[in-house]
Parts: sequence; C-alpha cells; structure tokens
Amino acid sequence: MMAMNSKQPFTMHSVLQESKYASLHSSTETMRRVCLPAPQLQGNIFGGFDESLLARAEALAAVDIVSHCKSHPFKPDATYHTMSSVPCTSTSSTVPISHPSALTSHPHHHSVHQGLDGDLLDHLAPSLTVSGMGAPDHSVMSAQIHPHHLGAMGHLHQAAGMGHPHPASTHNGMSCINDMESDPRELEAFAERFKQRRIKLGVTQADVGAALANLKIPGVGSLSQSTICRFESLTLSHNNMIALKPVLQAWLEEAEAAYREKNAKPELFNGSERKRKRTSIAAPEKRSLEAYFAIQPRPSSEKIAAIAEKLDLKKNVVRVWFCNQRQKQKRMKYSAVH
DNA sequence: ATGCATGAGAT
DNA sequence: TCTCATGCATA
Repeated sequence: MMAMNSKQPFTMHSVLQESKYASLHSSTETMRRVCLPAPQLQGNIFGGFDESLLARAEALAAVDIVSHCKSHPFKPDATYHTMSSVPCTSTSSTVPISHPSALTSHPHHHSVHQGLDGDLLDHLAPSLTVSGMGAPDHSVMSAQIHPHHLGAMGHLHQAAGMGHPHPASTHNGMSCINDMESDPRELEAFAERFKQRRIKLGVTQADVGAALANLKIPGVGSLSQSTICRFESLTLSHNNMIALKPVLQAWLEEAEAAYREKNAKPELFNGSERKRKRTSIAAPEKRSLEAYFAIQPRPSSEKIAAIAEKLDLKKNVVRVWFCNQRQKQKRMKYSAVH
C-alpha cells in the first residue's frame, strides 16, 4: 500500500523568528552577545580553565540538587542510563562526533583567567532563579490580562525593516506599534476547548495530526502526536501556538461537522521501519549539565567538548542537550511572565 | 507526556 | 553554529 512514513512538514517554517520573545530574555541574549568579549578569550585558555569551571559546575550541581529538592522535585525522567557504548545503529550517522578524546587536547599555557570565571559565577546567582520550572506544569498559568506585542505568526509579514526591539516604553500618549496581539489567555482557552472537543469526538492526538493533511490547507501537512499533545498542553512556543491554532481550529470544525453527519473517517498511519534509539542521559550527568547550563547556557564548542568528555557523553549529545535546554528555558520564561 | 534528535533557515 | 518547529522513541 502506502508507506509514507515521512510526513510533509509545515512549509511555514521559521519565517519570522526573532523579535518575539520581547524584551524578556532577548535582552539577556543581547547582553550576552555584547558583553562577552570574544570567544577567543575562552578558547585560549587551555584546559586548566575548563577544569576549574567544570569542577565548579559540578560542585554547584551538588548544591543545586539540594536547593532544587525543596523548591521542586526533579522529575525522574530518563533515569536509566544506557549509552556509554552507544550502539547507535540508527540512521543518525550524520553526526559522527563520538570521540571526545582528540577534542579537549589543547595543552595551552598558563594562568587561569579568573575574570571570566568569576564573571560567570557572578551571573550565576541572579539567573538561577529559574528553579522551580523543571517540570512543565502549566496548570497554573495566570489569567491576567495585559496585552503584549508579540510577533505575529509566520506567513504573514513581520517586522519588515527593523529586526528589532521596539523601545515601546518611551511612549507617553501614543505607542501603538503595529503589532498583532494574540493574547496567551485566548490560546490557553482554545487549547483546552480543543482538547475537550477532540476527546468528545473520540479522536486521538495522533489521529488529529494525521488528519490535518486531509484538510488540504496549503502548506499544511500532517503533524505528530507530540505536536498535538504539546499544543494542547501549551508546551510549544507562543509563535508556534499562534501558527497552529487556525489549522487545528479548521480541523476541529470539519471534524465536528463530519461527526454530525456520521461521516467520520479517521485515517491512521502505518509503516515505520527505522528505529532510532533514544539516548538517555543519566540523572547525575543531567544534574551536572544543569549546573553548567546555569553558569553558561551557551558554551563554546570547546567547552561542550570538555563537558562531554567529563560526563562521558558524546559531544553532539551535549550540544543538543544545551540547545533543547535553551528552548525550554525560553518557553518557560515566556509562560512565567504571562 | 516528554527527552533527545533532526533539519531548515538565520547569523 | 544557533534557533525553531517538529518528530521519533519511550517513560
């Protein structure tokens, strides 16, 4: 029959990234870029530096665990640790970074640049307040009502011209920035309604995802159960939510219409041959990573390599972990303010 | 429901 | 090399 295991992804990819997460964290990023002198500084610093930094991070990890424990319980997620030898027989051979050995071998010279070191630790304290968001628990998203300037969604337009931050606070009587206001509360409401209706229709998240392709909406293909799930639980970026809403709304309407006239026709998929093995990072290593992340969310390639070696993980695994972590933090910060 | 991963587009 | 949207695999 058909074995189209590969769905066609949304063609509406990132058309307007940037500028959305307003002044919240973006300022942080900007700061980072502007403040950090030059990566060369860290690069030249031989292994000693990494050693101490990593050591501190690890020490912090221990402390972190304690403080975290009282503020919020760690999720016992991937607690089993396989890996280490990583069979990785999957098709992910695209990134053969598996030998951290040759990496950190930069026997540079002397003196530890404590300036940087101290600097990092300095930022550590204030930025560590992120604790308590380890687990996605959005059941308590407040319902305050204060409009925001959110970069609208994708295919439309975007800040054509400047790619940036609006000093929207310099106003005094007028400051109507031509921005779409897609308030979080409505999204939240929609997501919830969507879920209820969906369940009432007796359709699974996977079904919805697959059915989207049948809507024949230009640029809209199918989606995975994961994405539908994340939409319902609001665990997608705001922009992503905004983008998906109309599509899911369209599906919901059609589905309900069809339901009324007994024309439900759920199509499921089948056919998956590949078995990608998911690597799992053990709790201890994860804690260390979290500690490193607290100190430096965007480690250089060298540091990633060093961390990878220390934790006995593949460099790529560490890199991806940091990427994913940043994504999560971003989301959390957003929902935390809304 | 969520952790780790991929790939496209932006930098 | 990063961000973002998304997905596979799995708890």
